[in-house]
Amino acid sequence: MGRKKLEIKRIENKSSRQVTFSKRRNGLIEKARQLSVLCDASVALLVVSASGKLYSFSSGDNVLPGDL
DNA sequence: AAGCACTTTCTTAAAATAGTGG
DNA sequence: CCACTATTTTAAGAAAGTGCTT
Repeated sequence: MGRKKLEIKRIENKSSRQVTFSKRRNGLIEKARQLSVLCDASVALLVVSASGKLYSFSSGDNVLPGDL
């Protein structure tokens, strides 16, 4: 989006890759939250960064693997 | 003070999506 | 269902900010 059309491939520039990671991760988590609220769905999301940090979202009601 | 690793803010064009009507 | 479009939202790019370490 934004200024110009972006190919979906690894961003070579280290700092812009990091910036994109921060922004897209937040967007993804927000979308997961919206889907869970709008559609009354259970949603869980795990993101692990290149440096190994874990970011996650999960909607309130826990669902066991067997229930999926 | 300077370097590093991330995050945020702003502008704005790209992309997603909610309507509408075949 | 699919196609079109008007509206809304996302995120690129650039820059600045935050917090931690040396």
